[in-house]
Amino acid sequence: MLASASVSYSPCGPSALTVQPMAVLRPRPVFFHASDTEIYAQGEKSGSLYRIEYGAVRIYRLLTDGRRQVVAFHMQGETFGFEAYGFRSFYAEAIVPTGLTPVEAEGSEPHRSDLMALALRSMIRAQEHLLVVGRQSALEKLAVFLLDLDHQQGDDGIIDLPMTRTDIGDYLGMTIETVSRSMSKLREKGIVRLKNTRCIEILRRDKLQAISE
Amino acid sequence: MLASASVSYSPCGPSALTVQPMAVLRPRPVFFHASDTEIYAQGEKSGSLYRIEYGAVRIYRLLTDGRRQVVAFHMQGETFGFEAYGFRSFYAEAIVPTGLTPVEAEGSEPHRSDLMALALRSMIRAQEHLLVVGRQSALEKLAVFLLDLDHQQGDDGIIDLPMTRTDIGDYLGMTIETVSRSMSKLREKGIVRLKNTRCIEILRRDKLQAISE
DNA sequence: CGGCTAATTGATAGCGTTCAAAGCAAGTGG
DNA sequence: CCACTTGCTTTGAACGCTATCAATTAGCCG
Repeated sequence: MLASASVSYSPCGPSALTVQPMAVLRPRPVFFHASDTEIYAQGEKSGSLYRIEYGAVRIYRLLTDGRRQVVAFHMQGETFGFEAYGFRSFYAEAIVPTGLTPVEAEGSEPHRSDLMALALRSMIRAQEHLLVVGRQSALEKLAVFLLDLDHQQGDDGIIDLPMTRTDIGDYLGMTIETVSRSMSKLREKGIVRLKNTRCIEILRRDKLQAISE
Repeated sequence: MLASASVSYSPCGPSALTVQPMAVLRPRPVFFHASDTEIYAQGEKSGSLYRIEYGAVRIYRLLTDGRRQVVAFHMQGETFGFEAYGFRSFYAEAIVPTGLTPVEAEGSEPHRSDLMALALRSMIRAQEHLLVVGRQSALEKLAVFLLDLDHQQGDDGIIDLPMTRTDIGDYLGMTIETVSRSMSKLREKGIVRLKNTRCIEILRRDKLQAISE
């Protein structure tokens, strides 16, 4: 499916709809994915990389009993879809209505070295995520998560959460209830304010950073 | 420091010393690192990659309060040291007496694409590790760890553990006591046998795999 | 407004951590 | 050769954080 113009849900903005100019400016076709639809599945033959024009994507893996680990969230402007063995090692799904443009893995020498840099940053990010998931408490994890997300969105202290609490829990290695309780704790301490469940304002960045270590 | 021939400690073998031919066959110098010595430190300017001729290496990161997350163990034949931002994001230390040869990041086109493949596999490995650390119980974690290590060492059911229990705990996101208790549980169930603390024999691979999911 | 899903809150239980002590293996020096 | 030291590992007991189960509440869309 192709979209010549696009729309994104932003629970933080004054309006619910924002037109994204990227789609019309790019020469490449933009493929549209509705919320909670699969972009690729674990085990599939590897395809191309994707650049996110608008929207958000979750990358995850499942255990046989249904336990899920979200290994990454990708937002507007990011490129994802690296694979190592000729097949997809993870699932990718759109979290909200999302527009994607395929990126060829082949190309000129500078293009390839860009890809190498991207792959390396993905690796470092995964390894840093390990530290959070493996060695931090629930409150610390959530603090790190909120600061990361705020940073991705321009460090303005207004965080738009496109993902559910379940997604956050599966990303941080904790249950939805613990995510919720930790969020309430940050609210009760006056560190954040919830404009609504999907939009959070950081009131005391210093305290949030102190908690995150 | 250079070594023209090398020796490795193998608590599993009949002899305590095994000569590794790699060092003398390779044209490149082999740099020697004693146990628990630093290969590079977090924050350092990025240097070359290293190939392990013999020995073992841990890659880790620290929190300010001393909590540590080991993100990877690397064994003989593996290449490590990928970095993304011009500086080292992690610490690397020799776990046992270790011989390393530097690998140039530059080179011919096929060489570079080999490096890309290596980097991508490291990324997948880190992301798979997330699933273990984030979503599995202590016993499951240890089962996965032992099966992984056995696979790295030839799937013969005899596992040589060059690292301490502290290393294992920091790798799996649990305390040394829980590692020890989980190991005892596997022993009591007749799934593994401890020839000594650093050498483990898998008696019931089927049960170990069932536990690991 | 009703019906649905997501999120919050509460009560309880269990797993893993923490603190503490004892066991074990290897190395040192008398 | 054996007592002693040292560092690592194992085991024990108690606590606490997070998961689990359950009940509301909030938010969204018709």
